[in-house]
Amino acid sequence: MTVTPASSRSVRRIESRSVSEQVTNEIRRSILAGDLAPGQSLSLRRLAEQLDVSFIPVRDALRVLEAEGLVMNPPGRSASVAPLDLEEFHAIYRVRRLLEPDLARRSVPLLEDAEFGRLYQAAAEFGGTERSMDDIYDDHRAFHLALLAPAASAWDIRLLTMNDRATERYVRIGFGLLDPNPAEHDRRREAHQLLVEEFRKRDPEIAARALNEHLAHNEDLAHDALSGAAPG
Amino acid sequence: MTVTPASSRSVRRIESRSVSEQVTNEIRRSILAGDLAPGQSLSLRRLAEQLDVSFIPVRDALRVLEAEGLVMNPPGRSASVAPLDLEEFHAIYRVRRLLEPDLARRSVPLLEDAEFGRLYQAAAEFGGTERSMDDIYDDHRAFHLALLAPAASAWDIRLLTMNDRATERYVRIGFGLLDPNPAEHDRRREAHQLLVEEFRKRDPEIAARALNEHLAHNEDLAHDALSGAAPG
DNA sequence: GGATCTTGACTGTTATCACATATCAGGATT
DNA sequence: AATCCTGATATGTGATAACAGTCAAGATCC
Repeated sequence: MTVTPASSRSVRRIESRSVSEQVTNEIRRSILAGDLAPGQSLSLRRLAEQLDVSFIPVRDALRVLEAEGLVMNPPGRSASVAPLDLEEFHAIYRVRRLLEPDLARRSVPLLEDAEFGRLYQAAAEFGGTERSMDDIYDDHRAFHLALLAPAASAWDIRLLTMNDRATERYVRIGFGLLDPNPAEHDRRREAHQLLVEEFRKRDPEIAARALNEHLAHNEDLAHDALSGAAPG
Repeated sequence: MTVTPASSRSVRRIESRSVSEQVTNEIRRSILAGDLAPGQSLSLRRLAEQLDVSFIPVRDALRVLEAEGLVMNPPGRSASVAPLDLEEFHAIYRVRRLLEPDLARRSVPLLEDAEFGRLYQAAAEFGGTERSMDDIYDDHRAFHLALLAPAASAWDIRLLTMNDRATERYVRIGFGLLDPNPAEHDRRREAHQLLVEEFRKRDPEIAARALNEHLAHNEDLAHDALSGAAPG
C-alpha cells in the first residue's frame, strides 16, 4: 500500500554484493511485502526482464528462496510463490514459542546493562514515519534478534531468521488491516518497550513468559485478521 | 527400511531427477560421510569435472547446501565444507531436544496401531549387513521421522530434516569410532526398539521423555568421541 | 635481506546459446 | 458435444564462453 514509486527513488546504500544476492533480496522483499501474491507463477525470463538481469541470478535466487520456504520450485515446472496456509502459520509459531522463550531465558543473564538502554530506545523509535514498511520489519527482526543474540549460536540465528521470515507474510497481512489505526502503532511501540522492561528485570522466567505472551498475542492478532479476511 | 507395503505391485517410480538434484545429493552425501573434510575448499570446475557435468548444476548444489548449513559459500570466493564446531553441535541438539519431544507428545495419540508394528520391525532390521552406511543413516532419519510424522507439519519436517542432517556429520564421527564393536550395533538396535515400545504405551509424557533421553544419549556419545578425538 | 609491487593462473560470476520438456490452444475424431 | 490428438509457444535446464575478482609466487626496489 505504501509502496510508492517515490520511495524507490530515495538513495540507497551502495551494495557491492553480487547480482544474485541483490536479486534474492529483491524477490524476497516483494514476496514478504505481498507485491508477489501467494501462488503466483514466477517465470524466469519475465522476472529477469523486469529486474534487467540475465535469468541466471534469478534462477539462483529462486533456489535460495525455495530453501527458505518462500517459493516452491518443482523441477521442470515454473516456480511459484509459496501459498499461505493458516495451519502452517500456527505450526511455525509453535516452533517459535518453543525456541525463543528458551533463548530468552539464557540470554537475560548475558545482556549488557547498556544494551537495555539501546533496545528501549530502539523500541521507542519504532515505526518512525520516515521509515518504509520494509524498513520497519527489518527493524522489528533486528530488535527481536538483539534480545536473544547473546545466547544464540549461529544455528539458532539461522532458524530464528527462517522462522521470522516465514511468518512475516502472515503478520504483515494481519497488521496491514490494523495499520490505518494510529493507536495501533502506539500499542505496538508500548508492547516492545514493555518487553524490554521485562527483560531488564533479569529474571529468566519473567523474560521467557513475557516473550511467549508477546508471540502469542501477535499470533492471535494475525490469526483473527487472516481467518476473517481469507476464510478456508 | 522402505516403508512401502508389499501391495504396491505397480511399476517403480521413474527417478530421472534433474542433474542439479543428483549433484546436490552426491555432494551432500560426500560431506555427511566425511569424504569431503570440513573446511575443504570446493572448486566449481574441479567438482564439475569429477562429476562429469558442467559447473552450473554444481553451483546450484552448493547454493542449496549453503542454505542447509553444510557448506559456506561466500560471494566471490571459493565455497568450502562448513567446519565442525562442538558448540554448534550442542546448539543444534538443544533445538532438537526442544522440538522433537514436543512433537512426540502430540504424535503419540495419532499413530496408528499398525504403524507401531512396522516401526518395531524397522528398528529390528536396523543396520542390516547388506545396507551401506549411507543407507543406514537414511533409514535412521526415516525412522525418527515416522515416529513424529503424524503431528508434524511441512515446516516441522523441514526443520527436523535440517537439524538431523546438520548433526549427522558429528554423529557419524562419534559412532564411527565405535563401529568396529559389534555389540554397539546391537545396543543401537535395542535402543530403537525400546523407543518404539515407549511410544506404544501411548502416554505423551513417557514418549517425550524417552525421545529426550534417546537424543541426550546420542549427544553425549558423539560429544565424548569428538572431544577425545579432536581437541579444541 | 625484507617489504612491496607486478604478473599470471585460478576461480566465481554472468551472459548468450542450444535443447528437452511442459503447457495450452485449436482442430479432427468419435 | 465431449475428447483426444497435435501443433506451436513458452519455460526450465544444461553447456560454452567471456568477464572480473582473488590469491600467491616471483621480480623489483629500498
